[in-house]
Amino acid sequence: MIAVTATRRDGSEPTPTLRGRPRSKELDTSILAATLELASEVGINGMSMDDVAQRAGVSKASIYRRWPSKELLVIDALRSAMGPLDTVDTGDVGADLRAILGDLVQRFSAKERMNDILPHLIEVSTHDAALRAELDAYTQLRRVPLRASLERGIKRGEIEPDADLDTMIDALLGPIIYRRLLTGATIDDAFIEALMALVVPGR
Amino acid sequence: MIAVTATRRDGSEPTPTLRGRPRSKELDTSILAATLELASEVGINGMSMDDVAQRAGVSKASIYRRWPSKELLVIDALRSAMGPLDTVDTGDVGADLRAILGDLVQRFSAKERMNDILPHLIEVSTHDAALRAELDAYTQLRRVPLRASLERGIKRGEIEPDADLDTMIDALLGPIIYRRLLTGATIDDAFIEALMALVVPGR
DNA sequence: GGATTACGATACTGGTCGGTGCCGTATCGT
DNA sequence: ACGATACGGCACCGACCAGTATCGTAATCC
Repeated sequence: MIAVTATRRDGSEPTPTLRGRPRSKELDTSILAATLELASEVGINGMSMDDVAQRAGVSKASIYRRWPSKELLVIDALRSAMGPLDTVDTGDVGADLRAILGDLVQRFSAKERMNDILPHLIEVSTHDAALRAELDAYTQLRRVPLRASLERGIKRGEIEPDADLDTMIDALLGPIIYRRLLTGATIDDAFIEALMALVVPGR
Repeated sequence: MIAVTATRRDGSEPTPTLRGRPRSKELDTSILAATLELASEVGINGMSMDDVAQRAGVSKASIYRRWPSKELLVIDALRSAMGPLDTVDTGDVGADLRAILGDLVQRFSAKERMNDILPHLIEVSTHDAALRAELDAYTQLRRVPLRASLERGIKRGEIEPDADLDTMIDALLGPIIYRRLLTGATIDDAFIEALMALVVPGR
């Protein structure tokens, strides 16, 4: 959370203000939710702060009371949508990958927001370092469980010890992202199976 | 070319105006070139028509004399950058793919404009049908030579006749686009070799 | 009750941008 | 020479937008 908080001269955390009317926690969540919705619908640049305020049922002042700029609001919204993924460890590489990639397929069909924001985030990242960092975080978030499963597979002897894990992950995630962003072709379990047959044959 | 030309009531092509000063062909090319440059540098939305005029060394009026809107100018500029690719037919699938993908790698390192525009084009395509069509054209343009080579490979018995060519192409281009747009990892010949080892083992 | 802060509503500022209009000048065909 | 069109330069319009300011009201603590 990057919400606005006063900072004392000595750098100590100020005791969160006790006097006066407290900030509504519901507004926090509704503002973040509205930001994610609009960002997925019309893009980060395409949405105005007035739009966000209206969608959240909130006045613009209430937004700027919490975040100093649109960019920082978007960053917080993205982070709120990037929860850590469930760790998967079935004891079998094939089952792991099927579970991880199958979950990704589910998220595509479920119209998960982060997925719809991706094309907009990629674009903004080309000229905004802070948002580029968020995109990198998301990218790594998706890679970590795959890498963990493949490393366990090496330990168990299911994967050759000198396998290039990065390339294997690229070969699994790359075609999925490619279909999502470029071709628009359907991404289903059959496609996942076809990819696995290429990358981890026999599993 | 979508340049502005009057259309007669009966729909016949008007004889290109003979009277008066003729339009400079150099301005056409410099405007298109400036559009591509700026689109790759600051994005399609990030560039203003004043920017294009200045970069092209041209007045804004000269742009609007040729194109009725920014969108149509961008479309023409994209088409001017999407020349047909050289057809590759070495008689061997492995050599074909290496040539085609190697050329793609060259274009990446050569800072080819179309490549730098890609993230911006993907974003705009989410809310602009006309530009979406241009992106689709580019996507197919990249797939065609790969498909042709693989089909020849089937005829020669180098590829199994029931191979899923679309998925194979996805598996080759997907990881490349993925690295370009998401991870930022280097895309070199070694990476191409690794992908080919997965998709067309032994070739 | 009084001080303090949050809230909605609204207006406003300053800047940007797509697109138009006008001017004086340049370049063509006749 | 003359009519017609292109050209650069520039001012301009209308819309949009991030961010600020103000005001009356509501909620909380002391």
